[in-house]
Amino acid sequence: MNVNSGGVMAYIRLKDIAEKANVSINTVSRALKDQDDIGVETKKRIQEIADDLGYIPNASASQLRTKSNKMIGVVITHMDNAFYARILQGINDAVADLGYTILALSSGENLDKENTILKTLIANRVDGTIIVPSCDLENTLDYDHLGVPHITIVRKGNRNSRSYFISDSLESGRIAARHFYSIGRKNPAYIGFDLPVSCNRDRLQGFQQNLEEFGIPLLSERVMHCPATHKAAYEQATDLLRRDTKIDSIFVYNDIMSLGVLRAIHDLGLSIPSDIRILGHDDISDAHFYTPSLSSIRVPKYRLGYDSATELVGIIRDSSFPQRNVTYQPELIIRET
Amino acid sequence: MNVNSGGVMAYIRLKDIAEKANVSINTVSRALKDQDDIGVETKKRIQEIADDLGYIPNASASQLRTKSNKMIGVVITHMDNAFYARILQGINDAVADLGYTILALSSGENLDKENTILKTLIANRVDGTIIVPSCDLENTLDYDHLGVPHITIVRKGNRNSRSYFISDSLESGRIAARHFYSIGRKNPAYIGFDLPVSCNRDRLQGFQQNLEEFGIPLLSERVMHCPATHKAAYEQATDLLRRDTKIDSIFVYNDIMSLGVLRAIHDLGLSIPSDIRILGHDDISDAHFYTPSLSSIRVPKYRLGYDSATELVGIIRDSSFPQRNVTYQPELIIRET
DNA sequence: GGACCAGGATCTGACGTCTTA
DNA sequence: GTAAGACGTCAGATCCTGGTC
Repeated sequence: MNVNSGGVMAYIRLKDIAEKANVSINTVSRALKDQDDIGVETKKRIQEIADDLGYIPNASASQLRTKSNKMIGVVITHMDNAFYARILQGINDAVADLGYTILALSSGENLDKENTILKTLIANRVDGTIIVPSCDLENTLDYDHLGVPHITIVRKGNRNSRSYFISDSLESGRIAARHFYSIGRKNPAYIGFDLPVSCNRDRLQGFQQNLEEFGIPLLSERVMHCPATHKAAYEQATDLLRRDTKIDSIFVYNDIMSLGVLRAIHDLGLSIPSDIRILGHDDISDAHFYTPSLSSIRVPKYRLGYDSATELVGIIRDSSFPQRNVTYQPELIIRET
Repeated sequence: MNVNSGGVMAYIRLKDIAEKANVSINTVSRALKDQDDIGVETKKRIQEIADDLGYIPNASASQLRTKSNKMIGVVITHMDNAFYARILQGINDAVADLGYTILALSSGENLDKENTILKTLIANRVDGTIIVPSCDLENTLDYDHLGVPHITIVRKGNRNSRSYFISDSLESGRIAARHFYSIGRKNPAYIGFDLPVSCNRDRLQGFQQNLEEFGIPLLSERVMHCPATHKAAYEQATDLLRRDTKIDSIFVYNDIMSLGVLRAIHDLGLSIPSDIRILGHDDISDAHFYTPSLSSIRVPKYRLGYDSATELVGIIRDSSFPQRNVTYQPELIIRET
């Protein structure tokens, strides 16, 4: 930091260091990058001066020149959602080690907003993007023409994007069906997410198909959809269980909604697991501590984030890097519900 | 997007638009900003061409020239924490309306990492920062010399930063004491956060002092500290309650830890509220749905984020903007625990 | 008919860094 | 080790053109 003629704070520039060290700007630039075509002495002296002055390079200037700002754009649907928060953590940890910073924004599952966000990311000339396509079944955004490498996660994106890292939702549905069958439940229900996303469609489809193979029908009046909140799920479950007292098991779209469902069951005076069994999805860290502790289908959230980010950096660094699609297998975690 | 001579994708520049429109670069620049010293016809024509070409301005170039990139840096301790996630939402909503984007990073309550993050934010020449000082009681980072306006939130920062937006933690402690007193509990305990942060110190202090005024001692062996996780709190509570069966009420640092405490009590076969009562803090959205539903002390998270961000933008836009300190009053929410 | 004016567009240079010679 | 120039954008000054008084 500096105080210039106007009395206003100004950032230290290479030029300031150069003047103090009596060398050219260029020499300073190279010295601070620890390049080796420069005298050891000079280099050391310059680095000390830079430290003294508290020099912090201007990323904008650097990006303008080098076309890279070491930033990865991330678009997720919701920040305040344990599932995505955990994925984000994985992404962050992966890229931090590789010298990148993430610019993460949330779309709120809104296509217009997602589009705006993508423009913001491009305006900032991020080196690559990781995207959770909002409402993927109706999403027509064209990620391939963003001009930067991208990977979609959690959902493929409607155009079958070049590279995606997802969890197998069909399999999640099948796992749920197998689970309910194996514990002898014959009257299952499904409480899903009310937006056009493939994970909801696939989970329901896998659930339904596999149940049928076991000779268990999934009645259409036992399939409901609502927003992914505690409250909405609470209301939906209350309604469902009041209407239909035969239901003995519910597969719920995610753990956040499951918490609402658990509470609804409690308030209705039903008991878990004797009257009814609940299976959530995602296995967020809270699930283990709910009362009763929630059975769930685990998705490797952190790893999905970490791996996809590592892959993206690979693509950024070497455009001939082979594009991969990775599908993780979910895992059944049985607890008290 | 463009394909240049090398066959590589390149972003559209003002120059490309200028050539197509047969005007100077500058005219394009002004036209796209909808400035009024330009012919209406020309302006419209230029805007259409820009649209056609899918022009997205280069924020780095713009920042280099104007010294502003419309970004606000945000440093919080943890992304995957409902309390901070909600604050972040407030910040995001506030600045989005004002044309700013947030660059949010998490320190993990680690001073070195916080320092690194601040450097990253400065390197990106953000227009201002909102900071949750990690380990504020031992934090010696000097925010006043960052070179950009800043506001600290949740915690003041050890240097009594110029402007802060916090919740009154002393009052939280007092509220807890009053609450336990009013329901006739005489053997309270406190499970706190094991890092040197003022909110923990103040809550404990307010709690203890007020209890004493009511003639209720807070025994030192009933005050424990641990990491802010479900698991650590579960273990701590289990340990505490096994050791000391007289405890009839626990004030817990936050709701995340409270969930672990609730579960510990359940596993020990104790009942809530007859045997023991629990009071959490923050009132995260889950609390209402826990079983039993968690009594908590509400902090206006969203508003704290929204207001502080609005304030910061005010300061950025007008450096003579009066600097304020805002302290929100927490509110007792009594539920089943 | 010359001086003046305003609107509309252009020219020049600079921001801080880094590559090329 | 240096010097020169470029990256894309934008502020400020400059230069037109045609119209008025």
